[in-house]
Amino acid sequence: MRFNFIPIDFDYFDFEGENYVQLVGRNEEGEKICVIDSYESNFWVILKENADAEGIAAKIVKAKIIKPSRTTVVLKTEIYDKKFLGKDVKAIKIFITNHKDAHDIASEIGDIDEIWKRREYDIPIITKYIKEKKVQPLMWHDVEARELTDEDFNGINKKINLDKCYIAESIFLTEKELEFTPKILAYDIETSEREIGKGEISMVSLFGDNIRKVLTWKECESAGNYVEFFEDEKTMLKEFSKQVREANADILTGYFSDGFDLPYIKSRCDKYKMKLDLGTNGKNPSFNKGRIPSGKISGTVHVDLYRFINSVFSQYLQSETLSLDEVAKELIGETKEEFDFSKLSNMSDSDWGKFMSYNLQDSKVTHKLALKIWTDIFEFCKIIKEPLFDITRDSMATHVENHILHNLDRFNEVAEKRPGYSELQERKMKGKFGGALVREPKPGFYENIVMFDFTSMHASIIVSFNISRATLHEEESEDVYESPEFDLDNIPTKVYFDKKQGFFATLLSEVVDKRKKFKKEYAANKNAMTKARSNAYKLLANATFGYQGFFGARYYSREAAAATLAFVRKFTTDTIATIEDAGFEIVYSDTDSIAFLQNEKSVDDIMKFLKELNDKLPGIMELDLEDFYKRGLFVAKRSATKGGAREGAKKKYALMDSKDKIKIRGFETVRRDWCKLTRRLQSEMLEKILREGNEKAALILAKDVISKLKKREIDKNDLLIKTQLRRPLNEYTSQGPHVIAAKKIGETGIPIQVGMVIEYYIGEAKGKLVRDKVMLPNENVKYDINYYLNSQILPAIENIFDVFGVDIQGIVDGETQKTLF
DNA sequence: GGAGTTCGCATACC
DNA sequence: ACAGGTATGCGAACTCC
Repeated sequence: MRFNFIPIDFDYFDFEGENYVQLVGRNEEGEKICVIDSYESNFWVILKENADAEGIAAKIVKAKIIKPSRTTVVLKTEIYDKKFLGKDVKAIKIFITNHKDAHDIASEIGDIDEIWKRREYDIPIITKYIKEKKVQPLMWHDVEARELTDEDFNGINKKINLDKCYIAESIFLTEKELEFTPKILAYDIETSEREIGKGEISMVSLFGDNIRKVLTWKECESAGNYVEFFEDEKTMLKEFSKQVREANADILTGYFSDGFDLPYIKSRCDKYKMKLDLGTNGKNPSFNKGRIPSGKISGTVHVDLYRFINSVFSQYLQSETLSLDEVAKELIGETKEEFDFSKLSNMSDSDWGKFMSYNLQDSKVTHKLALKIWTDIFEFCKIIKEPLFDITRDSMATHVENHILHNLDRFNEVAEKRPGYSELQERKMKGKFGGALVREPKPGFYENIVMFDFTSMHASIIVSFNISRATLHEEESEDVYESPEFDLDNIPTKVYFDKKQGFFATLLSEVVDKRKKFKKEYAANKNAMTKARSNAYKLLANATFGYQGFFGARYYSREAAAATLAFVRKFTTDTIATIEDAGFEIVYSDTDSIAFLQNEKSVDDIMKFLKELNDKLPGIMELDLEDFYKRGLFVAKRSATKGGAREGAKKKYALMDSKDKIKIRGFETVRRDWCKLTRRLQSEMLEKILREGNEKAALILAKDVISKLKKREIDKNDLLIKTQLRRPLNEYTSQGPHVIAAKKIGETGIPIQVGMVIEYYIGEAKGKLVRDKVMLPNENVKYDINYYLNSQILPAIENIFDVFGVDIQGIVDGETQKTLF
């Protein structure tokens, strides 16, 4: 029979030693179905020049791996003309019975002398399947298939908990435009202890299209009507599994659920020796290891929203932390409910009622958040062509790499391998290479600043000069682009790249083009889809430069990355020189942006000048107008002095644009590790200065805050300092205040985890060091006035007043004198 | 043991 | 291990006499 099908979940199984891919998705009627497809595992050997391909193939066919569970053999070989890193090669495609043994078979044939390289045995089977069969996640396909019988695959039909299972005869992308909206179910648990393995689960909430409920085994008179009660934790968890299965969702989502909710539930089920049966295969979820384990459920894609937001989406966000509360506030304008967790050890009936409501709200917020960023996840899936499960967990480097892998066939390319252990060590040993330039600003208050910037500078350079590992040459010739000279390990170096475009630059140029196209489309027709598409291509383009310098990359090239940066320096430096030659004074420049004074020149003059600059740029490089800024403030560095004079601070400025919008970079205002009092005062001061054009109003603000601080009128919440723990406590060599604060928190019984944001304030206490005065928010100790004055407020405002010749320290000292007398 | 310097660390910019 | 380099500035840790 023939039907339309959209694959959502990808998995595979072995039958009689061979691999089959199992797709779960929806048909056009909206039914969740399973389609099994065969896959012939294969990998490549690339031959040395003039090798006897037939002879080698004859040897390869004999390779065999015998294991207790299975025997893997070579089924057949095929000889092809292929490309490897852009060069023509003779290659043999080796088909084997089981992909799990691809690596072992590759090792076994490793001693055949005429084999140059073995490749693609290290690509996961699902990626290989998608790449070769062109079956794309979350795209509609036209499927020719027959229904599974109970005889097929030893009766797998009965083991799959779905009404309709098929075995595919053919699967092709369909031209038909069909809609797809996933069924999303969100869940969240509440527990008595935060640590997995300790404590119990008191309740679990579910929120979806037709479901909003809390399951619990705690008694509660004041609970809302959405609560269902069970006799114990075990029964509750059993019912949770049942309801998840019956909800028949495409996606089960939580927030940090890979790291908390799912493993916690699993650990409780283990304790009761009970299966956690959430999916279609009647088995426990699988947790593949990694830094954070990933919980995979068969037939329903488990999505931990936090992970996608952390690796991909966070760049769009302003939130200082990626807590559900903050992210939800920013993206959907909804917050979590408040709940006082210190009550957990002693809960009244109404506390339980509130806790249940809190629990439900978490799932509701998670569900809304999932709907909100679904478009972005969906677009990423379609562009990268990896399954939803992986798209929501992979790093940007992996996304860039997968995007390349899934497009290599267009170039007849055999994929490069992942670096092995020793190669990784070698790459890591290599030092850094020179980066971009940042120009030192002259501290001051400026009017009418023009800012130019290069659009996607690194990407446009890579495309314009065809920069990649495969197109790199050490020597000059007629057919190459020449890099500017740059230092590599203290050696002046020049490298060259083929003029004939390679696959890396071709793919990146397509990404850049699509970004431009969808940016325009978004401008003309603002909706979530056009925005998500434009953003996804932008992220992909921006991450591509970093990919070439990333030591874990298949297409790593330190020379390519270093050369890209040499071009970046050259074009920015040259452009600055041209702007200066035209008589403008440069105010500032960082990497790909240049700010200069407009002076008496008109907007038209500037735009004409910009066009002239653009006419001289090569390839797809482009200089853009960032904005005309009405006013701008640049300050001096606090510490270092150069020959007595104060140095201008880089990466620290405040601007007001043509629409009177304020843009603050680098100042304490935007740093989360400074207390609110300081940040608020500084941002209000900058705002006054930029809007009113002088420092007088700012001085009034500062004096007021200092006076309140001295009179102890400041709320303790405004004095809390937040610092993230970036490593386990025992790995710190330096015992800074936040480390001490974390240890104090640990003593209260709360488990300390990497990534936690530690909050503390500085109070009056004996001791010389700041860490001796670290207090937790709930401690009842007076705040240290001197600390907040001398180490928070003054450092943050001094350099601003310096620009206007106001000696704030002197004024503060003067006021102190006055109050003394 | 105090002053000056370096180092470790977190966070920001692009 | 899970994109790169450049930069500020705190507070602890170290060096020196």
